[in-house]
Amino acid sequence: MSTTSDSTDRRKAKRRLEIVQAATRLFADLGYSECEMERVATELGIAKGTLYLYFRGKQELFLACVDQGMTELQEVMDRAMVPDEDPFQKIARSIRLFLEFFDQNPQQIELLIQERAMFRDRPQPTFFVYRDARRSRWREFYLDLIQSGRIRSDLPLEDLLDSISNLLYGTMFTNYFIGRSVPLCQQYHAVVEFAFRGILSDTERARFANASPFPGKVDG
Amino acid sequence: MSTTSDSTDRRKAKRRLEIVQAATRLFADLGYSECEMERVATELGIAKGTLYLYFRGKQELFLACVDQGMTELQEVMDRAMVPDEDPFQKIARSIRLFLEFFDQNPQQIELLIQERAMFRDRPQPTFFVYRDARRSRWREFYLDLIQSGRIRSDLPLEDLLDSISNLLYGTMFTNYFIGRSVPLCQQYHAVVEFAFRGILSDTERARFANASPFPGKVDG
Amino acid sequence: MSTTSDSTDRRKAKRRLEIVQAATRLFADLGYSECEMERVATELGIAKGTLYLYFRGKQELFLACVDQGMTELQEVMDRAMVPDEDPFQKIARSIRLFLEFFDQNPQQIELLIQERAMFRDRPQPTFFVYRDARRSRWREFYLDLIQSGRIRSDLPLEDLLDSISNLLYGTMFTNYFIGRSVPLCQQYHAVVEFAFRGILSDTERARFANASPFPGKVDG
Amino acid sequence: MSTTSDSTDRRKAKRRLEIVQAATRLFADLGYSECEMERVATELGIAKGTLYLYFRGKQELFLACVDQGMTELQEVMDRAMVPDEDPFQKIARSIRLFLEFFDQNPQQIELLIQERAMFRDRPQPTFFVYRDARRSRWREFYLDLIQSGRIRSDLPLEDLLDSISNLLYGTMFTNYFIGRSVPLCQQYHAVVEFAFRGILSDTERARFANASPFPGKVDG
DNA sequence: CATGAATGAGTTTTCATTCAT
DNA sequence: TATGAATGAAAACTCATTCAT
Repeated sequence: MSTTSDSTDRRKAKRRLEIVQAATRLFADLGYSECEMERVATELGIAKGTLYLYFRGKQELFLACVDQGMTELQEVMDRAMVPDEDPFQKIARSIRLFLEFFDQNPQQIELLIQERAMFRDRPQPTFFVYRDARRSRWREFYLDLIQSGRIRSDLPLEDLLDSISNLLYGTMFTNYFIGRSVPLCQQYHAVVEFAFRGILSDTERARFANASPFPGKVDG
Repeated sequence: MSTTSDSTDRRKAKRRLEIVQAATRLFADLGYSECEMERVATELGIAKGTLYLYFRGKQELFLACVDQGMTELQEVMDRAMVPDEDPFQKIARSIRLFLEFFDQNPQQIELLIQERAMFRDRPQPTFFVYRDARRSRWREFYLDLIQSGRIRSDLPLEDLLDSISNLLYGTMFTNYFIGRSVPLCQQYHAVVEFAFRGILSDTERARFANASPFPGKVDG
Repeated sequence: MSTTSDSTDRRKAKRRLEIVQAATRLFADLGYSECEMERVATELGIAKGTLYLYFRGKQELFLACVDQGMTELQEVMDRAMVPDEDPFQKIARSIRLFLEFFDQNPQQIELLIQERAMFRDRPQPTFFVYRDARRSRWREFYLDLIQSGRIRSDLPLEDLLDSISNLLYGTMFTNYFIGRSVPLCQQYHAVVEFAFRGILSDTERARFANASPFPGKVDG
Repeated sequence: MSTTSDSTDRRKAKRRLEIVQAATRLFADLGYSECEMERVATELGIAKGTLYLYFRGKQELFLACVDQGMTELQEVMDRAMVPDEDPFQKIARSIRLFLEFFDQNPQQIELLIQERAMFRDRPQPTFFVYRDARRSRWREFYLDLIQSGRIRSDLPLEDLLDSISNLLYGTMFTNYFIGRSVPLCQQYHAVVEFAFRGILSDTERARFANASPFPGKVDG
């Protein structure tokens, strides 16, 4: 009974992927609520009921789409880790790949939003599960750079990781919502520059040496 | 008979606000779809039909909630513009107020997400309308700082504005989704430090002078 | 909020009853599955949604119909208990009223069947809840007759009660399923005669005196 | 090619029976609607499609189950007709076998209910087809007993047959619905006693001689 | 004979909105 | 102004049945 041949399994996996791909497009284009199962089926030229042979229901199909997207992102990001590359190159490459991925797969962003809006009870949005999974690798990576004096040591490591994350996360969403006004490569360059050197001019920077210029005064 | 007395108008406005406040809480807690008009009415101790005397429908009520939230954000941010304050203090204060506002009004974030997910046809999410409205003021502000040599001039102004915006936007959402691991004041400090000085150590910074260390090589 | 005026309550109760009456007819005519809520609404000239203002769902509506039927049966049977009547008259009258009730309300039988077939998890079919409720009254009644020597004392009381119950229950269902071949009053007469005197002729009866003629031999 | 070998036919018949047996259990346990064809197939360890090689559809399978049950009942009842046995023994034995059969095959009762509930258009429930088929035999049998003075002649024969039938029918269903409170053999004894002698005590019986004690007064 | 992937008709229920009072 | 009873459109999901292999 539980003897399912290999070819059957592979067929099934392939079918699942086809469905996920079509559904991703439609969920992103129409939004979760507006995207009817009937529509997905029609798009694929199959019957509604067939979808339920591959997915338990609409929710499962949707979450499979998000998962698939995040998996693809993982694969892309893993390629950034070219061995023996200069660390800053690695960082820069990762930033570029991240922005490029969502530039080329805007549906994935839409899916992340839909997920958050519709499945409010899920413990963590899929994106952050993915993000956390990679976090420890980056933590070690930056730690090395701090210890070798290439990255400033006066910022708590976690805060530093957060800042970069958040910068990219915000950039990705903003690009999606209101579009980029400049080409991706210029944007990427600006982001890297901003993240690496900050906004201060050298003069200004020198003026305050290493002390933060506006510590507690703000709330004063 | 367009004779509506002042007191009537004021009463109406007050009632609208009460409804918006209750609805904001419920929309944020339950999500747009799950939040039924009946529920909002019950919460307020009024009849369902009464809501329709103040708002054309569910959608209008929801958008009024988002608008109200953004208006309150505006008011808070306007207070940041203390005249004759040091410009960097102004920037820092703005960052702080922004983060604080959403820290204290997380429902507004939820509303922004719900808005984006449910009303996909709207030209621009309300948040970005708000953001754009303030953009020109900040543009002039930063231009002055660049011209007076306090902010580096090698980054295109628009990119610089974007980067700061995106950093804050990403920080706000991430805080909401997975929480802050550090107190708000520490986070605020880290964000400002990151934005002002970047991540490079002084040594590293010196090594490359003013040239970006990894220009086109990335995609090579 | 919970202040519902009397007149509102009465209106609502009246509406409920009207719905139950229409639904009873349709459930009986079409069967539970075939009887769509839409159909019930149409029959009443109201909208489908309105039904849900009075009943939580189809199941609740159906069970309300069964309950209503059994309540009416109760009322009819209570009228049988004319005080100071001869006990045998009481028995005979009860039998008659029981058969008459289902003769005039065949839908109630259909509902009992549908209930049993569709709601298999219910602890006891409604009919038997009703039957048990009256049982203790009959038990005392028959006990008196046994003690006063008017009813034979060699049959266990419970078995006797069961036999009469079952005879009536079987008669009711059979009437419904394949119809009576004789008028109700003749059938009623036959049932009473059968229950009171049994089938043996006096000769035969005398032959065995008071001993059962075929005790254990049956399985021999 | 109507060449179907004997062994093929027998195999097929055997398979049909296996299917019917499994289906009977499931139809009875789950109810007609809840019992899915898939479930029946799984239970048998075969594929859903295979069922359709043996039965035209779900309805036909179900009716085959009912038929099979009634056939088995027939076989059991036929064994009651031991030649040259005392007629009353025959009656008593039949009653016993009838009650025993349904005591040991409660699923058959469930099937009778399901049949009636789901297939409302059928001319006669299967049970009554079976009942009618045996009726004429019993009619002759009782006629002999009446003519030979062993059974009272003042009750119309048909009414008498009906009463016994209905008593058994009601007993069977009630046993199934709410269980027997006494062992089957005691119940059987009580039923026979009730059917043979009625409930009146000898005194009471004598009081009214052969006249019904409560003729038309009931409705008066 | 056997399989099981594919089909698609069919129905309950929800809830935003209306409108008579 | 306020009410709340009435409306009815809309969609996910099931499962008996078919048929290519």
